[in-house]
Amino acid sequence: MSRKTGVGIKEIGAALGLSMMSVSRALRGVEGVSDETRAAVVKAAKRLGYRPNRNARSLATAHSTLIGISLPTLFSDVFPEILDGMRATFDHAGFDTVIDTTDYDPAREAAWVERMLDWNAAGVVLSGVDHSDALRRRLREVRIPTLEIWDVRDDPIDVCVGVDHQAAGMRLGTHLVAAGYRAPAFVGVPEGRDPRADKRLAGLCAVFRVAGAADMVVERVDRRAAFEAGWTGTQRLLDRTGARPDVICYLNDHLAFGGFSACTQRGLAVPDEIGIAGFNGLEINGVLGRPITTIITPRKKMGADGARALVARIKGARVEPCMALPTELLAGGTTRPPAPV
Amino acid sequence: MSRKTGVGIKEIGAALGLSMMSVSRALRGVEGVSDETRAAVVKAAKRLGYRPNRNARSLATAHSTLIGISLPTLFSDVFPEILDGMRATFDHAGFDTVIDTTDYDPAREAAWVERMLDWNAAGVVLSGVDHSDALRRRLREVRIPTLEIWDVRDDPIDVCVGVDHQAAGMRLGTHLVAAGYRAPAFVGVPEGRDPRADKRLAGLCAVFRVAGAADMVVERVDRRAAFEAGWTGTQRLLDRTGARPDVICYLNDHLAFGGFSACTQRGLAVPDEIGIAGFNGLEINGVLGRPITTIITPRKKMGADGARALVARIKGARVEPCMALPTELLAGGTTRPPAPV
DNA sequence: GAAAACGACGTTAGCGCTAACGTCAATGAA
DNA sequence: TTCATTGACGTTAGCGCTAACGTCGTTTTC
Repeated sequence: MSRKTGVGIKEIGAALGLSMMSVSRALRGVEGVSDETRAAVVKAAKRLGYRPNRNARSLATAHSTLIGISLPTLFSDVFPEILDGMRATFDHAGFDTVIDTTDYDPAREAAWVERMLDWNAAGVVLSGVDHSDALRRRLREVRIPTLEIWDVRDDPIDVCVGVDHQAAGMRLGTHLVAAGYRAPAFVGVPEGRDPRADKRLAGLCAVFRVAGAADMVVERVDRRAAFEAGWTGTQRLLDRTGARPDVICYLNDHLAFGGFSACTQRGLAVPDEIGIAGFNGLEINGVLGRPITTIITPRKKMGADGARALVARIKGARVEPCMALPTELLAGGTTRPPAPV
Repeated sequence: MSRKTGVGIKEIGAALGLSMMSVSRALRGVEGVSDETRAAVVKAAKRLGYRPNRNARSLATAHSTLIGISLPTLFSDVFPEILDGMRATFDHAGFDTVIDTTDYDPAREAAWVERMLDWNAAGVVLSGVDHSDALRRRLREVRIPTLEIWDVRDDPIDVCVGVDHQAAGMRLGTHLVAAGYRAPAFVGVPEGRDPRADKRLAGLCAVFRVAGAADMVVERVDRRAAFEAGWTGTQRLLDRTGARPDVICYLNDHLAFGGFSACTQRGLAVPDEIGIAGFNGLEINGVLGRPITTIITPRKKMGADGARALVARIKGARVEPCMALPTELLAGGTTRPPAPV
């Protein structure tokens, strides 16, 4: 049985009286063929409708042009924006991206990494920097270029580009303390699910603690839908007995908007009776009459810088292992202004 | 030079005194090996840390487990929700998904399809049903299982699963006409960018025309950010001279919320002075005190049904070529209730 | 009890491409 | 003139896996 499928470099060679190698060289743009031959090959390839077999190439060279990207979720625009930032660089360098969403499941991420290795992936992108020792060891062992994005640490697997979430949390906390808030609350997802959120919360707690504020009241909601999680968490929080918080911080701006909505629906005035703070500086904030106080993170730039770093690593270059990008505080209308000094 | 990289089926065979074929058969779960041998092979494979080389397998079999998915964008949650619906089915069937975002560029989509063919993809998923004749012909010619998702037509390339956007537009229009609106407007993106939106608009126009309403006033905003596009488009619309529309329909709920926000900020009462209608039934709608009137689309189910159909096609089964899913009207608080009959 | 069928393996020949190393004429240096 | 060098190819030997077809004992069939 002939398993042949179509026109390959052999057919091009036959049409031109050339060997496969000359055709291969011509098409790959490597040295070893004259300009005329190369032009003839390219022309014949187009005429015959030649399409390279990427599996064959990957098998022969032991590496592919696939880049695996593992993201927890595609909701909330954060990761799509990071992807958006990476796109141009990966496209330009000729890589294809294979995206997997892990839903914050480390086991799924590890399994997916193995699959990408099976494909001889050129590199992988992981979200965050909190991976199991086993996974970190494995990736280093096989020496595959690895980008950890969105969070930073001093000893990344290979390179990391992101923001310092604890510092961001502290920054927001400092602003809120300056505005006089002393009874903070936080609405997020179950602990451990989103390590970045946990770090931000830790940063907030630290600052409020130093300021002698009441203990942070934490409400965790296990729900995918962000707006609704914020709304539900806030309702639960405000239904609790005991002193009402004077400011609620949220996992991100979408939850914060849900919380804002819940407060308004309960007749609580924002920011006079209660403050609201989010995170990320998501797009919705641009159309709100009263923008949510938040920390703006540079997602697009992060993607772009990260992709550049990864491509550099794939090409064998050495790059700065840890790039922490600056964030920006947006003092919105959902919290009181800081007291004048 | 030895190009060997690690342990392959040959090594497993050597360790067990078996031929490569027996190992191959055992690992693939095909007939031709005894149960004991299979168990021994599986055990040895695990012990030796065997990882299959997917490129080699794809080369030998002339088809891979990659499924290419082309989406216009990952923002606005619509496509992430569709992906979410497809995930379980593709995972379960052992496929890896390669996502490309085309940013509504047909040329990019076509180029990406060729790349997927170069990878011997098992199938492809395209967004919408409006593709060039060349692309439609090409996909049919190579006989690759193809799913067109989110929109429907009678003669899909292979199979399609989606909603009838024109009918959805008519359904919304009918509701608005019944509520007494006669001066409609629409805020969306430039014509041709999003064919589905154009179809919905056509449906709306048709219904309003029959009702003898004023001509639809259309404002198009060329902006990625959805909330902001709605806000900006609404401001521009309301800045126009001439009669103010009595209802504004939007490309989706995010734009609608931006528009709602703009109206409120201008002191226009919704729905008393102006009506607002969106599309899709996005999550934000669940936390609004006044839900936006919208058409709810079954994105998750669409993804699930679509993935099942595609997997069936890959396995060679015949399936219903066109599956139109039902939509649901949400009569929200941003439009007047329909007049009693 | 001989022929046919079957189960459990092995052998051969690629899939389409590329790394490494030949070959051979033309060129330039000594 | 002679020999090393260069450019432009060609040949060989895989990459790791699988389809197709052998082989060879052990049943099953009538």
